[in-house]
Amino acid sequence: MRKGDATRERILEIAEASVLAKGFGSTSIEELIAEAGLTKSGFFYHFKDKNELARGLLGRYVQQNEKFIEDAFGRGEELSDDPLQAFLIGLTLSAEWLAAMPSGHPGCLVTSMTYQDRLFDREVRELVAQTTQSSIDFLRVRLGRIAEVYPLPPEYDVEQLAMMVSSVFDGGIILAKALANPCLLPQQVLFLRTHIKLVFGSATVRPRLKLVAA
Amino acid sequence: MRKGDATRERILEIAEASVLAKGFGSTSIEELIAEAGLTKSGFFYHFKDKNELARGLLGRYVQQNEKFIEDAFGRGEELSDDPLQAFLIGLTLSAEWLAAMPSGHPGCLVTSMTYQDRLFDREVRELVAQTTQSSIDFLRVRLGRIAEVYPLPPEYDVEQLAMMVSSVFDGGIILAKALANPCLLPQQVLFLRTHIKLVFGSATVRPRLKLVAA
DNA sequence: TGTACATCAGTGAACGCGCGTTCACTGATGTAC
DNA sequence: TGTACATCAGTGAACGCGCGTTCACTGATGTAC
Repeated sequence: MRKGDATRERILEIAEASVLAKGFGSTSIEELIAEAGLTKSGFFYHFKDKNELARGLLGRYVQQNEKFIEDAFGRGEELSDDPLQAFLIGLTLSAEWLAAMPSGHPGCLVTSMTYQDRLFDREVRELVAQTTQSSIDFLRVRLGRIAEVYPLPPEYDVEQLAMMVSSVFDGGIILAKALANPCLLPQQVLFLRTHIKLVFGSATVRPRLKLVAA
Repeated sequence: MRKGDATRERILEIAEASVLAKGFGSTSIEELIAEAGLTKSGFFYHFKDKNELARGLLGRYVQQNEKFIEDAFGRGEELSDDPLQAFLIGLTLSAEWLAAMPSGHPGCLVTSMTYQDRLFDREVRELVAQTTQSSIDFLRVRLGRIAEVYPLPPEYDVEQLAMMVSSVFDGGIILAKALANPCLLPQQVLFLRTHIKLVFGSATVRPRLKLVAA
């Protein structure tokens, strides 16, 4: 690791907190450097302009978020071969880890950026869209595997269900922030867990055997 | 209606669109008056400072939103005495009206403000919290009435369910915005409808008779 | 090991612009008597 | 109906500050020979 990487990381960390509290437009470079303890030209050495800060922020957030999700759901898949059980374990772990965050989940940068997209250039906007799509894809794949074993009720759609799961995370973060009650997010995730169990448990009574398509 | 009220309304309308696209902090008064066609002092005649614009924006949004929700779910209650049917009709109407919006739902101002709360004074922040709480209360009451007739599965909680419904709306708006596909929101609302039917239909087979507590 | 050069990680000063806010003023409309 | 006054819905000019960005420069570290 280069020496400057630590500075860059410090800037990104400070910037993320500010963006989630005030929005990207109201996060001033002046304020960031004051907190990070360097000069303005020091900042511009690391980021050629403000849009590059946005790219850096998003990249960092996506990486951390992917790690979180893969840790939780990957662990679930380690612990159970049954895709439903694996997914439920993933949700439980997510809820536990979210509950363990001292002041709650800090906020979703993708949501924040979605609500300020006119501030960014096309590259950043496309990155926001890709990130959103890839979370849904991740969930769709898992839910699809479950649906092969535990058939869904007929009017259900795996893609819509994936979006609903994603919405409960994003919506839970908003609720917890708006009502200043960090518990609400993990509670919602656990509630979602109950829900998923119900959805896949309602079509037939106990479909424990894998159904193989003819 | 006073003459100035039309101007005030025009300012608020322009400001809302800008806030939802760029955030409150990056919405400049200069830009609003350019579009509204009046001078800066004209703006300050209507709003004594920028935080009063925020209050005005939120007040207007809350009013419109309440009207939307009460129109949809109130109509549901007119059309059916059964609280579940009434709620399902409310969801269907919501989905239809959302689908009819030419460029989709413009965005939730409460979400936007939640993600920029350090920009506002305490009064505005409390208004944001109250608004969020009152949507949940609205849903909790309706879902509670349903739960008296169609018992919920034992591990379900009406309050958590109300929050989940609220999350699906907020999350659906984000998804539609992020993926630039306005259809996603009404689809999610209809999917939620399917879901609610499943939840209240799973405890017993056909509980058509009202259960009266001993 | 010494020297030459390149890259890294910044500093310091200056820039022009747009921002929110204030203030003194004004013409049109409404109200009292 | 006329006059006096008050309120409404703004205008125009000025303010100081902070913003993002640029540019020429620099001392420390790394690399080649």
